[in-house]
Amino acid sequence: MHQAIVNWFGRNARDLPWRSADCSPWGVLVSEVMLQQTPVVRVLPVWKDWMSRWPDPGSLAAAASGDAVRAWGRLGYPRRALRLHAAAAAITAEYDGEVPGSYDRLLTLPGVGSYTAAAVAAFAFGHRETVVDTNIRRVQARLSSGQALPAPALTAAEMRLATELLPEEPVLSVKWNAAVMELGALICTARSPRCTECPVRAECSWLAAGEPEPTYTPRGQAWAGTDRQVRGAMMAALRAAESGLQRELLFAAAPSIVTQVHGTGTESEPDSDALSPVGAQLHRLYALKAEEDQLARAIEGLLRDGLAQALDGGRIALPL
DNA sequence: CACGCGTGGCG
DNA sequence: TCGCCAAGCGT
Repeated sequence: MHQAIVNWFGRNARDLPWRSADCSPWGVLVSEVMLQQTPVVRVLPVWKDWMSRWPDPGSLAAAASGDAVRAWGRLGYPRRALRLHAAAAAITAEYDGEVPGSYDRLLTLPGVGSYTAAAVAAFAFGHRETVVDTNIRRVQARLSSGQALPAPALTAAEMRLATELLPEEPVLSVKWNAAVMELGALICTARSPRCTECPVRAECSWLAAGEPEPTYTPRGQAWAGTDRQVRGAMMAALRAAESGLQRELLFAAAPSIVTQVHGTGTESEPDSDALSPVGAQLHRLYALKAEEDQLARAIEGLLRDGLAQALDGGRIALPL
């Protein structure tokens, strides 16, 4: 089974720049953070631009966090850009600008959890690590456990199984981790798996069991009418401002979003009390349009200081 | 530990 | 069309 999957990987692996032999540990770290919950095709152009602009942790640490957020573009979950910026600062201050190679030290960095720490230690430093991402979990669930999908949350049993399956030899273990991830991404996909092309279809417990249905239904993420929608609109306006914020852009985005959050289109002004916390804050900001000096300072403050809270706290903390 | 966090493409 | 899904993390 190991031989079949590793051989398949040798023939079918995508040619991704962060897999190149001359890619730095920093490049691997940046790719892993960008790939958290974001598809490869969307990461590729942003990663190239990011690495060209900030080729090492020190250069990113010297930049403004707002620039990191803008360069993040539309990858989503922009708090990751803030955490990567903070990680660059920590690497510069505590590790002399060199990305640490040990799992334990990587784990201390902002935005680096158990998966990313293991992935960077393995893929950038060649260490033998138990790497478990959503692809590996799904392959294990089908191949070994006969389940259509893994459990909603990562379990200790899954970690044990992954460690049991991991080859002893470090170089082979790195290939194995990458190969199983790639198999999950290209063949053993969540919705329409391409089992006829699978190199281990003969050993698959899920196929042998007759492709049973998932035993639970995943819960979707709310979007319309939520604070997330308001934050998304504000982030789009903030990104659009190249230097400082052109407040017209924020105002242009505000009324339609406030109306959406409040309800269907009416001529009257929305009642701010009926809005979500972020929606109410945005409405309050919109109402201050006349006082331009105060408004300009507020927006600059939002960009400079309040952005982290806006992204992390679930509410816009305007310094008004 | 269950939950909230952006965004866009696809079945 | 619309809900599901994508190399998770922090609280």
